[in-house]
Amino acid sequence: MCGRFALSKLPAELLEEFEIHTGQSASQLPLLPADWNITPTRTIYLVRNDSKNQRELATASWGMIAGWSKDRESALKSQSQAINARSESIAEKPTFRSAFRNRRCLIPADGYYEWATELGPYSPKQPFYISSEKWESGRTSLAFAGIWDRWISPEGEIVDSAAIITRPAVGFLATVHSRMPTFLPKERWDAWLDRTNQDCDEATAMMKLDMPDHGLRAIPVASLVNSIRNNGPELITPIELGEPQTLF
DNA sequence: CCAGACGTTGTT
DNA sequence: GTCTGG
DNA sequence: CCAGACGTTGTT
DNA sequence: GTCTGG
Repeated sequence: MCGRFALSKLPAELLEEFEIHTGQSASQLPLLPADWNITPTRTIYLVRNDSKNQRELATASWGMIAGWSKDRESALKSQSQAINARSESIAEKPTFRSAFRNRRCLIPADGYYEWATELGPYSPKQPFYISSEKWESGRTSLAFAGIWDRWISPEGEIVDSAAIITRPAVGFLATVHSRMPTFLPKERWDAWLDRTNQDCDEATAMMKLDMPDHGLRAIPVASLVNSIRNNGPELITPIELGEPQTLF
């Protein structure tokens, strides 16, 4: 799945990489600090289409706040339980289905973290950092498939929130963890973001890739990332992994 | 009809 | 808001 | 996702 | 053990 990730890019870089050529000015966008330990409920960048169906860069809080939340407390409570949406059931779940039809987005990331569980050959809680194998050559971001929603607080505050779509892990990623984020390659972005396309079946088809783990690599990293108090580029420094640890 | 849930992951 | 369970 | 809390009363 | 906060 995906419960922690990294993003160090500036708005101007994201506008270029995500091909947002609709006149949005980077200087007018919120500047989020580089963050190698982004946690649920924090503010993240989204790529989505605006009401005129023009691609834009926006920000939102990570974790879906259901539109019917009555107060801030219940909104926050539900949000931290909806940081991911299963691709297998997203079209039916009450919390997600309308966003899946009408408010799809991309969530940019340098990379994300996965903690190896007992399913894999590693000790529990061994973190891995997964990113594009082209990061060093071109600072290539990952594009998570996501959905977003808008909640109006009782005080009238507009709060946008978003969830990352997950799927069963495949290939080498399955050796680390049983779930993985759903990625979308560049050639699918247009159709995915198109707000005139409100067909669940088509959206579901867009998430199906021949090689969902294509172009990715996973590296073991120190457990520094485990604590949300730690941050910085050192969190993604590769470490040597000894023999897989077993319980005696 | 009203009340209560509405989510994921991992672990058991 | 909308569906499910009682 | 992991880490850290997990409680009340009264007083400031 | 389970929930909350970040």
